[in-house]
Amino acid sequence: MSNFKVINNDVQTLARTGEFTYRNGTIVTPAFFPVGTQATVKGLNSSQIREINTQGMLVNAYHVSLRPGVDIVKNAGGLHEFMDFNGMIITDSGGYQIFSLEKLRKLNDNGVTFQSHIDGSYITLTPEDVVNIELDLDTDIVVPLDECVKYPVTEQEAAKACDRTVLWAKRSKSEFARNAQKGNLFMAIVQGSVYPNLRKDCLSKLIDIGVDGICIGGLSVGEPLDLRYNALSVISQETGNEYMRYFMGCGKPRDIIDAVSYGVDLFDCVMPTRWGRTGTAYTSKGKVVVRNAAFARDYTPLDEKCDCYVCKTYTKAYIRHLINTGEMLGAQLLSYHNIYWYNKFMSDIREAINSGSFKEFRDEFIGRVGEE
RNA sequence: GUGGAUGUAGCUCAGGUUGGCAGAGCACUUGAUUGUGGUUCAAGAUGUCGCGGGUUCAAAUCCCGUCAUCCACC
Repeated sequence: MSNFKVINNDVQTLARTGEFTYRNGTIVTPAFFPVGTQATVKGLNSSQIREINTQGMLVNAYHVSLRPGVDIVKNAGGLHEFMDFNGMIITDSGGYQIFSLEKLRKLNDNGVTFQSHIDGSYITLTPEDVVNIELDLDTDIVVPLDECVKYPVTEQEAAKACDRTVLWAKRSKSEFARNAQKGNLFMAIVQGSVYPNLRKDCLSKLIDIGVDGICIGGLSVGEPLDLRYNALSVISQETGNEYMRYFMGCGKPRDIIDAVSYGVDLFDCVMPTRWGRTGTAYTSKGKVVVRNAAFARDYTPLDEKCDCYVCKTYTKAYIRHLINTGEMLGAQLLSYHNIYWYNKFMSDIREAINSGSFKEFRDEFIGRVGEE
């Protein structure tokens, strides 16, 4: 029995709406999850996250295990209790840090050794360790350690990373099967860079292990878009209706809407909060770099078409002032607006798919906002 | 009043002896950022070198005068 159910398939593209059921509820897809690396969506408190209809978020097990430490979260009653968030929590394993902290880690088949960016100490993590950390954090979705490779990478190297990712997924699943007791789910990560045959092969091996959904890793790392969409097409074809497809790390609105049309159900990305912190709003007209001098005397909202608290309350001139003076409220307001905007965007996408007008919606959107 | 120091980009200051395209950091402007190190990176704009005169092919730099600010002593 699968926990994913397709509601509507788009006729002209691979887009689809669906429902994913987990122990505490159901999320409707396509959906976007903001990133809360250190058990917080930077700049937003839990009641704000709730009021803008955030269905879930991604927390990073590696970062949280460094600080505050697994025992502290466990003793608090798990991540949901600790941070007061009752939506779906997916924990990332540290696989991305194998890519992003390339200079601070060493790899072998047994696991990964990171040099802590906090105090320089060495931490070795096996796939089993990571699963147990995630279970101690009491995440809803356990994601196994994987090897995320950079782009470009040779097919040979990508194949090696695939093999290791599959090996680790197997070991992780065994550990998960032994220790998961609270209805947590397990999703594996497909690798294979831009090589369709590797993607296909990796995917079938992961499905054989037994998974509750498929995470798509190793994309959004600088690859050309046609190669990205080739890979997504293969993955969508191979997973069919049974598995939710989660494109990790993808998150510019234009990238999201394109990936939805290639069959992706779930996204996470730092973009809305990072843009928020660095002075950029995303709006119905695309990116608005509020930090720019052009907005110094602009007394209109970030987005005339947005109903969020920030747009109903504040002007660009004020928010620019906050950003330019380094006031924390500026980052908070922009992050709030951006996540609100993303949630509304996903809701509009679902509505378009359900009403059979997704392609028109997508084309209109792209025409309106351009490349970003 | 006497002696000394200082004056160069919005700010803090290099450069000055030994004359040779006007500099740095910060700030500012514009980009980038995709399973987050609140960062980081990249590019850019900015000048009456206090003012006036002199020497010189050439002066922020050397000489004379002058103004302003600061310090010390009266």
